[in-house]
Amino acid sequence: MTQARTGTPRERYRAQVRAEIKEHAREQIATAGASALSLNAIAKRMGMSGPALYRYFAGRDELITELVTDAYRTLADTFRAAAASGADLAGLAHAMRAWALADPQRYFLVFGTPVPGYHAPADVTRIASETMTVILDACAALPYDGDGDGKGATAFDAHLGRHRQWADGHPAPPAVLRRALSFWTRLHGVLSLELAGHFTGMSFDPALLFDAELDDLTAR
Amino acid sequence: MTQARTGTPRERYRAQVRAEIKEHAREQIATAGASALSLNAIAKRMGMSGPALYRYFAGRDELITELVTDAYRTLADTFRAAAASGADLAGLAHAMRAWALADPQRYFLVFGTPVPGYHAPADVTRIASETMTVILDACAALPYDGDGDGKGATAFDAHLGRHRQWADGHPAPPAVLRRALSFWTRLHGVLSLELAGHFTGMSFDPALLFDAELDDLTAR
DNA sequence: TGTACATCAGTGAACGCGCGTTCACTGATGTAC
DNA sequence: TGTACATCAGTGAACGCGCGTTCACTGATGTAC
Repeated sequence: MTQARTGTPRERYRAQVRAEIKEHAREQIATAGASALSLNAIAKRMGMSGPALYRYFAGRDELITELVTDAYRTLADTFRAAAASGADLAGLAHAMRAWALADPQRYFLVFGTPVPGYHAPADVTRIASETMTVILDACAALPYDGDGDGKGATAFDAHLGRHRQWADGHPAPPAVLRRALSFWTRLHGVLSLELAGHFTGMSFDPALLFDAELDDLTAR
Repeated sequence: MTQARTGTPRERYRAQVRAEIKEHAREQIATAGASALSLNAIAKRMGMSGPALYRYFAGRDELITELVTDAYRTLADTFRAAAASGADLAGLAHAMRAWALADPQRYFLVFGTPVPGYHAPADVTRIASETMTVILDACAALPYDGDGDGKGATAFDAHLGRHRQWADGHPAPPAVLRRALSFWTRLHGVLSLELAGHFTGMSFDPALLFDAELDDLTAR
């Protein structure tokens, strides 16, 4: 989290103020949603005049784009850190759940309602691809019954065999790719509903549903 | 879709203008997202002055709330219609997918990023409950191997046995409740990622992933 | 070590904008006798 | 069928607001000699 203290004093000061701006932006988003983010409001909270922020960001759009990229990067870091400390697929899932619950609006910044016409920068695509690689590795490392689960290679497996460039050269067989996609979508299925509040008032514990969906995936 | 022609001419006129306002609102949301919805802009498009809309809606918030409620209701109607024409669980899933793809922003109006502090009206809760009942019925009607799938009753089943009031008196056993929740979350897992564009550039067909997640659920 | 200059953070005034919303009003439509 | 009245859709002016963004500027910080 802490930035390395490198560069000239001026550069360090700049980095610090930029970080502080983002901090306030995140706070504002958590309180009132991303559409309520306002440069002037941030400046006021920081005790600065509005135009001052233009020394640090080209405008509102650049700030939001950077917040999205940062959010996605923290998720990728979370995954990498978990994998590096020996987590299996279930470990990755729990790391992601913790990441999402820690700041729901951050989750939605990446995975929530898209703004029509907005296109994510190339950065995000690259980070998404890194994330998927970690997942694929974890899926490949799983005890794997070689399609001996009675259903064998599905039609979808065959399709994935033909459309696998998204796996970025990963050598896993189609059944592993399929498992990675199931993993990814099931996590989001539970998390997106839970974080959006669609389980409130339903009284069961979403954590157990999350685990059930996961067990069902890995225990096959 | 077409409103019954009842009431006085004035009432019918009112209903028609209200519908037209909503129509323009939906169009605006589809084009620029819900946060860009503006009463004045709608009025302008309709060739009216801004304040005229206050004859039909108490304000912007009421309009949005009604759009959300309407959206959810069309989903509930879709489910009910599918069930009434004999659709099984897979049929419901495909009906929902068609509903979502037909208008992604409508999907996100209900299931997308929540605005912090906003609470859905009681209507929405009631509609959600109706929807869940249709799903539960379909799950209960499914060929069901009576926990003979080798895993038996899971810990989550036991938990659901204790927390089942959300099922609104439905007599299904816990394993069926569990299946209903899996169904619901898996659909949203695929759909939310697909509609938000997280599969674009991945080249595989999301419809096949959707079906795979579904098969995996029903074929157990 | 001191001086001259360049860099750059931050200010305050100003721009134009579109927003939601209120208000007093006009004129058309419907209702009662 | 005609007249008197009530209802109600829609207008135009006006309110205050906060927004993003630009611009010319001041003053502090850093750099070169």
